[in-house]
Amino acid sequence: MLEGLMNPLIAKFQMGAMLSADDHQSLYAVCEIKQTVNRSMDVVREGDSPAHVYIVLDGWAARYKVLPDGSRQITAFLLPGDFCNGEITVFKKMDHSVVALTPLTVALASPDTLIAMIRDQPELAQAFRRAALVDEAVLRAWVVNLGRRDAYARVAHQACELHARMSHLSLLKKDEFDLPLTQEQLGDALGLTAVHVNRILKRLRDEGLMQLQNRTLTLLDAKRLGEVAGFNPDYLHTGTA
Amino acid sequence: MLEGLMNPLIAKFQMGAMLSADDHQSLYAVCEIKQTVNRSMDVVREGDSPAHVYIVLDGWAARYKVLPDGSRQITAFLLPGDFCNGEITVFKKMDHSVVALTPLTVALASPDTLIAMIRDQPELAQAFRRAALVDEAVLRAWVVNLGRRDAYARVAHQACELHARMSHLSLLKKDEFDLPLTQEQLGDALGLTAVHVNRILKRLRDEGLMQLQNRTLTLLDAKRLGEVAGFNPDYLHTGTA
DNA sequence: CGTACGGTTGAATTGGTTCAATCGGGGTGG
DNA sequence: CCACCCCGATTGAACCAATTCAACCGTACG
Repeated sequence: MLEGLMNPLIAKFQMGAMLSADDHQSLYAVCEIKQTVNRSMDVVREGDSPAHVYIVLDGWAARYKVLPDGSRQITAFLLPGDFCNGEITVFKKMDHSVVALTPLTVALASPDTLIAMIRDQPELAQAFRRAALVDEAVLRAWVVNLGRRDAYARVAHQACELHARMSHLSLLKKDEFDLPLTQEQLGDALGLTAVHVNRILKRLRDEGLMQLQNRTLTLLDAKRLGEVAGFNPDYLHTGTA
Repeated sequence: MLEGLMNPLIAKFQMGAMLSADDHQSLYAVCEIKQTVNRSMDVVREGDSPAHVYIVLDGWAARYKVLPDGSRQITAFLLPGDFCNGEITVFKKMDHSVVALTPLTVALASPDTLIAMIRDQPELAQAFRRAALVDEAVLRAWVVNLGRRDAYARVAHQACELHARMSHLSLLKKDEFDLPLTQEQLGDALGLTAVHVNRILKRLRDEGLMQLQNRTLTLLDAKRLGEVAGFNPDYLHTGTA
């Protein structure tokens, strides 16, 4: 059953890379243990020095930081194939936390093994590098979203981004996908209050652009939604360029 | 004269890494040409496929994106030692632009040479990886700054971050450093208008926390400034951890 | 000497927050 | 089986932080 769950990982890392059979073998082999994490439990916490690298196989997780006043900012949504804490192969301590937003299945990998893989398998190293650069590009897009878009365009942009990512993972059915986030969590990612997220969702629904119901997000008019969001998917490097 | 300017590059990449004489040699050798860029000229532009990797040797640059409505968001300040466009070793096209904020000196490196270096010199690859992970951590800090701090704490936090980075590059004199940014540019980085940045700077000055005059930023009370900013420098990984 | 750019300040406006009340569904214990 | 409760969604009203628009200043520069 682990094999089935590993598909997102393989899919992610062969993206745009010519991985050999050896590389594939390594990706399987590096995931020594499978583990489940309950919803709303932390996978790793800021200040921790985790002994393993956790890789999402199934479910949603989020990176976040809490401020002295207790407010919280989510800095990334983690989907199947994403590393929760790849940086501990370089740094000892986590500078942020990762929480399970749904019941989560993760693979555990040894940092030392990963380091050796990166050192000895150039194609794989390049694939990891590619993934890290996409993560960075997504962060830049979030900075732009938070810094320069109003709440309306901001929510729309997040919807477009998640739609594109889910599509890339083949987790879409038509223009719908499972979005297991409360309005509060959405607000924590978008720098808005849950109340305001609610009002914006209502507006987007009333205008026939998108709809979030029963944890399902439907893009009713993907074209117009992308326009109001100013969405340009190039930064996800989902194509060939 | 190139040798003198290369110091920031060497300094940056031996940070926390055990680089051999060979690695040092490579860092020098990879920078084939030195070039200058006038203030407010773009080093690379969104959509470009630059033939070289540009590395800042002297001066300030910024990554930025422009939105359809013409507004601009800066996503990073680049200081000596920083790569302007390292990602083109993996992706063909830039997903954002880089502009010179001061007269700028850059080194040009060949992407192919860099790729070979990363492949063949594990210690150097690790050093690059470290630098990329710090960049990512800084981006997360910016997301938190934009998403969850009011203008006052936000300006203070940016000041603390730049102070720490300049300190790490040994570009401080006492608690002062050269900050060659207009209030407009600061606003573009902080998701604020130039007018509001001005008001906040006045408040911080009146309260004796910091002072920006003649392109010089002075931390008048670094301790209190860090407190109002909620600044925790761990994410810069400037220490040993 | 004039012009352009960056900084400074005031007044009106507005997008988003805060506070508060209500509603609905799913799970639990009696 | 039903009553209760809790969590998340929804809506209204008052409030506030930041923007917008506008005027004015100083100074570097052609």
